[in-house]
Amino acid sequence: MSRRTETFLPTLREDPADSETTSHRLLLRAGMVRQLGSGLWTWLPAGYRSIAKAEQIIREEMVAIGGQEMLLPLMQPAEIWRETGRYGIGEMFKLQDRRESDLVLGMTHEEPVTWHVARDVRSYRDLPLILFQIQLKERDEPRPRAGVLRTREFSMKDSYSFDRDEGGMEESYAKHIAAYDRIFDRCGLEWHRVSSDVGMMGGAGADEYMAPCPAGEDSIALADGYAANIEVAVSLAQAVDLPSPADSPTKVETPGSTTVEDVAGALGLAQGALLKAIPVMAGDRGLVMALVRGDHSLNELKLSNVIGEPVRQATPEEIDSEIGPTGFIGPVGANCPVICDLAIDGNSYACGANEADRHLTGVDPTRDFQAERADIRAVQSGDLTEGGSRIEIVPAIEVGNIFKLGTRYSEALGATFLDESGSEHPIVMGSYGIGPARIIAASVEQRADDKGISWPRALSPWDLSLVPLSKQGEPERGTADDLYTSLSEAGLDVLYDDRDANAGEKLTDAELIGCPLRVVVGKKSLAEGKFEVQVRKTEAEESIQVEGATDAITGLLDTID
RNA sequence: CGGGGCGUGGCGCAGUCUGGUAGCGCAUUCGGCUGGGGGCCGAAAGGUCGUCGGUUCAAAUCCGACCGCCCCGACCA
Repeated sequence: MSRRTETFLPTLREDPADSETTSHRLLLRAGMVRQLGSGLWTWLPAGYRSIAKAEQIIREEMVAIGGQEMLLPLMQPAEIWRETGRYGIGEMFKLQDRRESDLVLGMTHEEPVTWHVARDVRSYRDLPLILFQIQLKERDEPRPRAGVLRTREFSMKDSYSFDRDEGGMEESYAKHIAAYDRIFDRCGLEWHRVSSDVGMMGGAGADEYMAPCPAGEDSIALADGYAANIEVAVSLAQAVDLPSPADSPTKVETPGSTTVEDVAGALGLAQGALLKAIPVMAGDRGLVMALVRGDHSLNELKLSNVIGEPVRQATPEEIDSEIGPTGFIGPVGANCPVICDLAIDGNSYACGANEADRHLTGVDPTRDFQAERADIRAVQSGDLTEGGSRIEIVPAIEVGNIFKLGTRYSEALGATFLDESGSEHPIVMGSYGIGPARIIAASVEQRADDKGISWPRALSPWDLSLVPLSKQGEPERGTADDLYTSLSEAGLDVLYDDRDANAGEKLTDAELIGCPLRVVVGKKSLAEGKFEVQVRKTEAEESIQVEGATDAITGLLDTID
């Protein structure tokens, strides 16, 4: 039951400054959220209704796979984070109490939940377990952005599975996949489950749930039967014409040609017939040269996974002093380890000669230099999957993720159990997250039009907007009042715009807020004994008889979304 | 962390270059008209111009420091 005159729903007529993405702009304008500080967002009543609906769907599906809801502290002793070696994470908020004890604000809850399991689970009889909570997370993001998409504080459903062995963990993982598939379907999102990098969580495997939309921070590679985060995506490289092999490399003059495009043009070669050398600094290993085909680009994450350490691009000074003049470097005779991409599978390439204004042609990677071979290139739109499907790369929001953690946390925190024979084993864990705010933002991004938000019924703050065009005291208003009462008694959530405002203001506001259905009570149609109904998503309008209107509206709502 | 931008009534902006009594639109309050896509008339309220310091007879405006916010990149369990 919501009368607009009694509801804190501050809609904005104009776009706020500083709102770049669709969801940021519309959630603000529709009176759903307000910003308190950088990366700190308040959910106003309307927005909180939507968040609560997403959380309830999540809750139901988690319970359906045997999850048990609980609530862990947001503030945690630093000690358990030291034990797992994660106290040093830069995104973690740290503080001290008045006795100068170190505390952290939880950015996730593996440590405390595992700590409890370590103390209270002893036997294989206590396993398996799936524990979950819907709790705030705090992260000192280097750069909060895009409204509620990347914030420093946000609600997350996080669940943790505890099993006696890998097989059990795989079962828990499969249960989460089933639950997550249902959750995102019920939320009306377009989504893909993609394989992903394991990141800082460590562990044996990970999948992400990605909702494609222009504001997405991640990129995913999509093809028939294939979906992967760009970070780990693999593809078949497009074929390239190479010149005839040579007995040995030939040095050629390439004055001023420092880019792949210049060199290919100067030598009359396809860009793919060049070797692109990308020097990186890799922690303890120092300078390493990554080598990809000239028409490809390096995937730094793949490279750092191969090297086993984070990498950064080498500076021109480092390149000049260690290898050769920037723009003319190559693997032949280079004074550093070389990692060569798998797509470099021919025997006659051109590359930098490590001398100013000179390149080499006829270079055979298996003959002319030593290299470790690995998949380090970035997948490109137009590449083919192994099955032959064309890959497209699209931006997407990560709305959920699931990790096979293994025993990293259970071993660090002593979470073990005794099996039937009395021998002790570490518990095998999984960790699973969903961000309700990102579900809301993704839904807005995927479904909004130029008039505003368009909610699926599952997430809409109200089932419908009821808009009387008459003002208070006029006879038509009484009819609208009756309809409001009747719809509410039928169990529908109705936003009743009982303000004495102009028709235009009320109608555009209803479209901005975006409930799936808008019912207008106006003099003209009422004279014919009818109400006017508009489906927000399709903008299809129809008239319904005043008589039996509540049933008709209930029925119509059940047919959309 | 590197680069760029912005901070002036609730919101969106002008004014800053060239120092001289702080403005516009919308919103708000009151009175009236209007009543199917943000309408009209009249009256009113509301601003230490982000903060601190400096220059000056005089600072929103010039100088310095700091704070906050946004965007691009880096980063992002």
